[in-house]
Amino acid sequence: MKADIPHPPDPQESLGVLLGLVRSELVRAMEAELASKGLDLRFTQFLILKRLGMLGPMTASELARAVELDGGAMTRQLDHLEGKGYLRRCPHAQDRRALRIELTAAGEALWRELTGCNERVLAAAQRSLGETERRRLHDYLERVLHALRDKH
Amino acid sequence: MKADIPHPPDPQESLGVLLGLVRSELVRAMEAELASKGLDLRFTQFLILKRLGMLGPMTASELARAVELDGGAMTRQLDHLEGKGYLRRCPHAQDRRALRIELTAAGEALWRELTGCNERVLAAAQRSLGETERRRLHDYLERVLHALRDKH
DNA sequence: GAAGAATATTTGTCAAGTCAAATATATTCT
DNA sequence: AGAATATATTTGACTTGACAAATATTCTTC
Repeated sequence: MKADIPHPPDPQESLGVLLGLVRSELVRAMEAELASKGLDLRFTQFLILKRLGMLGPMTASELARAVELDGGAMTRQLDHLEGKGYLRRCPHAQDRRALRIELTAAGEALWRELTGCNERVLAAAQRSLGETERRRLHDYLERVLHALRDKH
Repeated sequence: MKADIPHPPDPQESLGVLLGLVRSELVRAMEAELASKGLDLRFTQFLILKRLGMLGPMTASELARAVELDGGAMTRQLDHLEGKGYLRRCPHAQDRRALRIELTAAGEALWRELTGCNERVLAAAQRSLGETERRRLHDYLERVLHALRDKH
């Protein structure tokens, strides 16, 4: 993510920089939380397992779109996670091009652990925001996202 | 950033994912804006030039901290930008270890162009937010950032 | 003022992501 | 049906950033 350096002052950062800072701190915090539980998982891998845990088996491309990851990168992450025994590539019943990615028992168990980590980190991150403020933050971010996607 | 794929539905994304999505769209939008002006600059390079333009000459490490970039990565970005003639590495008057990075005339000119791009993209991104909401968004993000940094 | 600790820069190595090409299969159109 | 087009997955080449080691210089402390 970045080198471990003292925090710079941040007097009125632009939105782009600020978003980057918040995200990288969040990723760092999440990876630290995972490491403290003895889990060797990167943030991307956590996201993949989370998706599968929450939404059930799906195609590799669906997964890739869901976590905003390139198809090639997804293939390699699946190799990795399959190698660790957390998921399985099964043939897809309707589409012989596609794969059905599903969690193994170990993957399900891991996912249950991950849920806790995730909640703790998010709670810590938002601890200075009230309920209304959290909803607003979410709302604003979604509106910015839509504004960027639906150009003009 | 990511492959060019149709936008997935995003029903109640978690904060981590949402931040990533917004940031990557913003970066993509900014790079597209730069490209449309015929400029071949990545987002990181834009950030570096912006810092130098706004704050004046500074050390390579100050610059690295300011844009949250690793020192090694900064060296290579400086190589690149110096090669393109946008900046110069000068000896530092007080500290012989350090460099004084300053924009060339071409760099200054480029910076003036960049300012416009930056403002257009940020305005587009926030166009659905009112003045109060923009301030709130900024405020919330900074509070989240501080919460993550000052653990407990 | 000299030893030790800290900082600035550069370089090598590695991990992860993007892009483009290759292959296999589905879908659409005529 | 057959052709053209689109999608799913994999792989290789390339880029970028993180981390660690090396070197030069400055700061601290005894």
